[in-house]
Amino acid sequence: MKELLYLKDDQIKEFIEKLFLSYRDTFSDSKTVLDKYSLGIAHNKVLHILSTHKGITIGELLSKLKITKQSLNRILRDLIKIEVITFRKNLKDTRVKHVYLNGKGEKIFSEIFSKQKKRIYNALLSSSAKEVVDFNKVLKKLINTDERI
Amino acid sequence: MKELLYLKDDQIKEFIEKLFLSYRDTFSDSKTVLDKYSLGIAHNKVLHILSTHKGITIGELLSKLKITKQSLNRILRDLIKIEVITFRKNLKDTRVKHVYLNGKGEKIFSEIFSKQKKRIYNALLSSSAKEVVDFNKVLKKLINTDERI
DNA sequence: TATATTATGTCAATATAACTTACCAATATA
DNA sequence: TATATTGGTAAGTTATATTGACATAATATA
Repeated sequence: MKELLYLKDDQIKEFIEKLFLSYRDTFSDSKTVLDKYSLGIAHNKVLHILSTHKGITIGELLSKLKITKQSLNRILRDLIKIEVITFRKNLKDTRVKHVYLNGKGEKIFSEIFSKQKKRIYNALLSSSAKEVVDFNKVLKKLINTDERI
Repeated sequence: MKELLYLKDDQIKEFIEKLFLSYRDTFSDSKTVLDKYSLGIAHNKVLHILSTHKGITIGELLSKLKITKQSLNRILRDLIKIEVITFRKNLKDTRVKHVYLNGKGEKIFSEIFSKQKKRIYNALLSSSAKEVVDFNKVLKKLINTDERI
């Protein structure tokens, strides 16, 4: 904690710069695959969430993405059109819709994901287990408490 | 290295998710200040680079941002209009323009930066020096070699 | 049961940040 | 002098998001 006092503005600026670059580079990795299916980064994010949160509801999707339902709807319409997602009604509350990737959706997402995975692997491959744990720890603290994974 | 074999897809997905969230949260911190001056994230990024790279040329700015010069020009026009940047011609090659923040620009950027700084501080405050070093190490590896800071 | 609230969908208009294509001027260099 | 480089600009387009208004169906509550 006391070590922090040594942190100069320029070092913090570098952290911010690196956060931006790592985000930009990681998401640009999947661009070629996304183009193949005429999808964008917005679709990528939804596919990502659907793959980790099977059966997520529309409302949960919205609060995760922090976009309006109109924006989400555009994305979902595109995903319906290329037939990669399916819906199931909640049995108890039939207003609620659960969203799933179908087989084709899983396939396309794994194609996208394998590109991004390479970057993470390469970064972690040359790191020690301790370094990875520490990286994860600090990264988690950078995220708003309510959205921590 | 061998420890890596334990890295499951779901853990890698979480890394990607956290990268996105930390980027989004950090840049949303400055939104209130940006709004005050009718600026966006694109302007934020340019101000950021100008503050760390005083006298950067247009070409260098372009390759750092990886956007087209038409896009950059829109941003620079806005920054000229609110009078926060100045230009100086390169004495040896007068085609080349160097860009600087003026006093007002420095002031506005420090206003923006102080918001983002808080998040970084809070994350690092509860971390050990070792953890910060490890975080930085791994983060750097996630960035394309040619743009590493 | 009547009313309010919730979950979702959709239309229209707008904003922002980027893009492509194309062309131009000034300057530097081979 | 011919070509390359640095920078500027215009028109039109795309991707992603916004706000506001309105609709529908289902559920919760007074």
